[in-house]
Amino acid sequence: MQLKRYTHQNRMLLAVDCIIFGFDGTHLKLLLIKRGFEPQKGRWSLMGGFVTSEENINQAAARILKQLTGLTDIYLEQLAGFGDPHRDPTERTVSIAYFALIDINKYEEQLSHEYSAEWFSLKKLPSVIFDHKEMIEMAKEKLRYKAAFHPVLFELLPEKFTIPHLQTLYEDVYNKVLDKGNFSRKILSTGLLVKQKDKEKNGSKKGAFYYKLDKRKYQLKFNSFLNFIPNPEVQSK
Amino acid sequence: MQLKRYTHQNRMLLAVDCIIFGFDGTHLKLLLIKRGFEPQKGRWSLMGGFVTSEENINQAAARILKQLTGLTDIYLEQLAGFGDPHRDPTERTVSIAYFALIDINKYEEQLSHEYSAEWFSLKKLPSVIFDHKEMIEMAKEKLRYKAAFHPVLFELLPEKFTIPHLQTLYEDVYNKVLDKGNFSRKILSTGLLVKQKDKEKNGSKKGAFYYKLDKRKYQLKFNSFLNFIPNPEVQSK
DNA sequence: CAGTTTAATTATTAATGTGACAATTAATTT
DNA sequence: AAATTAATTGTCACATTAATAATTAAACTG
Repeated sequence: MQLKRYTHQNRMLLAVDCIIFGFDGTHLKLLLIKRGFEPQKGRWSLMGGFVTSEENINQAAARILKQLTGLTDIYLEQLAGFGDPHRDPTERTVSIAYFALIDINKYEEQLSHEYSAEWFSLKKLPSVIFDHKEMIEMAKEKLRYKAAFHPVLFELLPEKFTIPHLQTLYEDVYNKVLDKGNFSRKILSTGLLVKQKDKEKNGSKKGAFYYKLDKRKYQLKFNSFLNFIPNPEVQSK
Repeated sequence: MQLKRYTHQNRMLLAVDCIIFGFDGTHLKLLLIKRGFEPQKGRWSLMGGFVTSEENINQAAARILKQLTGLTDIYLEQLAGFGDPHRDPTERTVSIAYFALIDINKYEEQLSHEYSAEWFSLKKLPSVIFDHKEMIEMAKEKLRYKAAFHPVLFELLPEKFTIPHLQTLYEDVYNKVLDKGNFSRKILSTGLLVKQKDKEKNGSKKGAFYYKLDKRKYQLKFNSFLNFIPNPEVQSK
């Protein structure tokens, strides 16, 4: 027997929007697309899409992310729901924002061409549509918060990376210069890193050893707090 | 000019559900209602409701909370969106879950009678409808996480409380016995508490001094990390 | 009412962790 | 071969933490 539907209730559109972070070796960046349809055609926007009738919201977010980057099995976390009645002037649309952390070298260029996508430095973001600015701010905040206690920033690095490389990432995320000696000791003490035989030789004379993440320990220790950043000055949440 | 609506997209119901926490002096509790309408009439459920066309989701959550407890200006935080296609078998409904922290002595009894509401100990929860179990688990997890770094548990206490009272709350939330000497020193060192002249004399011979929360410092220091609980063993997030 | 009991509060201390800074090392460049 | 650069390792004073002990204030008991 088919149940009755709820009567006298207001139905609306449900969308997901993805805040996609990447790290180019120097700065944290965000992938935005040039919106290809009305309203607000031609303006910068987060990649998003409507949730279809037979998928759940997490699946929708993963689908949207794949659509733009070609990537699957990506760190993707629900951020928050945004539901002001007129956030999209066209029609009532509630959007669930997700943030994704990807290796900037891996995404598929041709796909991002289709959407006229570009990476923007977080300090030089263009104006974006609707409430996307607010979503981005919240995502930045959440990333800082999360990364202060969980080794989540590794998701932004390639498989092989150096400790100075990692430190640059932390410094950019927290906008704070860290002592390299202490950073190195602290990060190594977690036991999360596996030293490689080879070194990376660009931009340094001595060269810095490559490391890989110990995936097993990463899973295991993800929730035990690292507390890398002494006073992260996290604003909210 | 009225913009065109988005065509060929699926519209759905949007609901909010509130996970309402209280503390009875011994245990952390949850306020559930006996569902008064079909489907699943008569079963235990979180208090929830549909988002109307002219309110945002936060407002909807506050409205639902007031509807059941009579309370406004309550600590209310968005938890997550739940959107499995068939979570409500009646019809596709996405729900945004919120968790609320209230002073258990303050809510209005007559309202909760109307909804046949009851407080349940977290260890003895009845079976609940839909995915409400999952929502509750996530809320518990988030509360533990949050309270490990922010003085949020004060929201569950009355205006005047004692340090042992507060300690009992922490012990129940983390299911962990804490040293009273260290707890007292640590909590006082935050400067968040204002000692009162009078003592609470029940259940103790010496009596414990009452304290009040310094609201200004509470606002100010909410985001500076307290780290009360050494290894909170937080499972996720 | 003196002594005992209970629980709150304060004090002590060893161990650990942190951060500032200095020293050493391994390469490359001049 | 010496100078230079940046990675890596080392040192140490200081702060924080947690385990434990000592003290204190009130109430109960005979």
